[in-house]
Amino acid sequence: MIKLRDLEYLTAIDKHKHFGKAAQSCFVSQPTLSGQLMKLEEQLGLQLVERHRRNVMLTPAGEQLVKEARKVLQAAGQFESCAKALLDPFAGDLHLGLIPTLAPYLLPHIMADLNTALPNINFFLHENQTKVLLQQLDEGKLDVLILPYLEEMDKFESYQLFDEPLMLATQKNHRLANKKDLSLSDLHDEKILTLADGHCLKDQAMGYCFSAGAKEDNSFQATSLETLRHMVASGMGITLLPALAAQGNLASDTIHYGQFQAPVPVRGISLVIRPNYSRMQCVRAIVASVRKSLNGIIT
Amino acid sequence: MIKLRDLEYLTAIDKHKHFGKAAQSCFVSQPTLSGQLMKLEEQLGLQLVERHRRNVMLTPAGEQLVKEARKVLQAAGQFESCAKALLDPFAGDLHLGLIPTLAPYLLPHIMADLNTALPNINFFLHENQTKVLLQQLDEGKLDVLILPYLEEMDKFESYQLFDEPLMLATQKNHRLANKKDLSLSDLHDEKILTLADGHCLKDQAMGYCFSAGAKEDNSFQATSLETLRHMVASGMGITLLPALAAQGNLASDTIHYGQFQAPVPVRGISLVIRPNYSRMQCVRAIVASVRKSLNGIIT
DNA sequence: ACTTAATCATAGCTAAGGCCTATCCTTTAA
DNA sequence: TTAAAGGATAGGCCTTAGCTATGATTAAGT
Repeated sequence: MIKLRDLEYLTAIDKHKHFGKAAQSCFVSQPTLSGQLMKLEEQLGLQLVERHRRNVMLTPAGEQLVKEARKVLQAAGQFESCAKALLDPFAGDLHLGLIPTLAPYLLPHIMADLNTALPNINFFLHENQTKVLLQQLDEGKLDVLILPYLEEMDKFESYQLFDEPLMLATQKNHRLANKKDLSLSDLHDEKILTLADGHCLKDQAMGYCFSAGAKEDNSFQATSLETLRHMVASGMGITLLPALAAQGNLASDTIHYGQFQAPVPVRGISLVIRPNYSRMQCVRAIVASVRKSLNGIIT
Repeated sequence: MIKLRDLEYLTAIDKHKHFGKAAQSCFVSQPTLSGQLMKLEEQLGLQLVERHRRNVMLTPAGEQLVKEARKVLQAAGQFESCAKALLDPFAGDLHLGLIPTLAPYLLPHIMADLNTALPNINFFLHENQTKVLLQQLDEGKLDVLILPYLEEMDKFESYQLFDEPLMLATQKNHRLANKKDLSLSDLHDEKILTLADGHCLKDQAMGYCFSAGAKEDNSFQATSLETLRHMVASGMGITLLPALAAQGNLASDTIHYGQFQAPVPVRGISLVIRPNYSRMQCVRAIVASVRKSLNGIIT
């Protein structure tokens, strides 16, 4: 295998037409350059340089190969400058995965700050269900996930971002709408509207509800929180909504969002990455930025 | 300085996504590849690979640098294949310098054989006076000269090709035209037409003539042998012509070419190269070819 | 839950070779 | 004839790419 250093020596000889000066320009001794060049010639099986006392000149083969050598060295230079450009850990593309019950309500709160904190990062947003996101994270298609933490994610590395309370969404005139000291036990025997299978919110929320004695309304399942919200608004039932999803609609005149007393049902939102993920500095900056953005929004 | 081997390791990892297999494809042990890749990462200051048991993947930086690495390796490959193509010592361009009093008369005899013997050599022919040719040979603009050997060429390397006799060119009715046992001494007191200054033939031929007591016709000097020949044909004088120049016109009905008795005046035509010239095999082939071509033409 | 297999990292060693200094040899200039 | 210039040669140092053997961690199978 040819060595880049040898190509530098060759081009230096071409430039200076003098072994001593060429060696100097490469910061090596004259015998070193002389010897390496001879080795190169031997290796290639052709003479590259004609040696005379007064006059060092390249053979035709040498001339031709110098041109090739310069191309190689230029490519190598590009490699190195490319590496240098990549050195900034706070630059480049970053693919962020979120679940559908979180993305539209969280992103408005965090993206502005993220773009300020990491101006050279291009964020690509991916919305998918947990299972798909984890798969894609594992495959490297995604870099960072933000989603409710689950046990099955312990093979990844995760950073707790915030606990999102679940709120009770009812029509304003529902009996639970104005109840003081609302607690999960109040859901006993209530029928709860839920999202379609696959949404982790369903599993989590219904987990709380079931343990409180509530029942799932099996008549149909919504495919998005907005559908769910409209179903509540039109009096088809009640449901649990994550606080961020509720927040933007607090002023709704048909839906009431009830806050539970302690123990407040929450979903713990975490940032999840692969262990050994290469851009930890970036990750730490994201964690800090998101926590700061939500400070005051989520108590 | 980056090393090409490391770039190979990097691309191998990209290809196989597996250290062991990548190492195998590079014909090294797994620890070797592993270690070198880590060194490369350290050197660049950035992580190129995410290591997992199941799943080795490149970081975004790694992806980008693999592309650059491939470019470098491709250029290096071109360098090597270019070198391989140049390996054939009997291929490439060759710049051949000849003097004007030799080129038009010699080339028809040798070029066909040269092209047969060295079919992959492209001959470029340069016609100039000795001094210019030597200068250009020294500068590397020319590779090989064919010309009358002179003392001043001893700093170069030369190969005697043949001795070209000088013949006496006269009108057919000149008193020397039919003289038997023609010798140089017969030129005593004759006026000899000569070429312009700078042509080595003038110096050589006149050297013979002067020592024989002949005189130079200073009234004018020809710039080519053909001019000289026409001057002889029209009765303006006599001259010495090299045998090859005479040969093609032996049948001329106005000019008689007289052959001298021993000691025959000759000019010794040699092939001249720079010492250490890189394509000696080619040179030897040329020498052999030319000698063979002239065998029988020049006794 | 324990074991086995897979896979990458680590440790320690060897050998090659890149680089150095010192010197030699040849050519050119004074 | 000597001195200077310029490339080649000689011998030694020291880095490092490569090896084998082993460790550590994870995944999967019993």
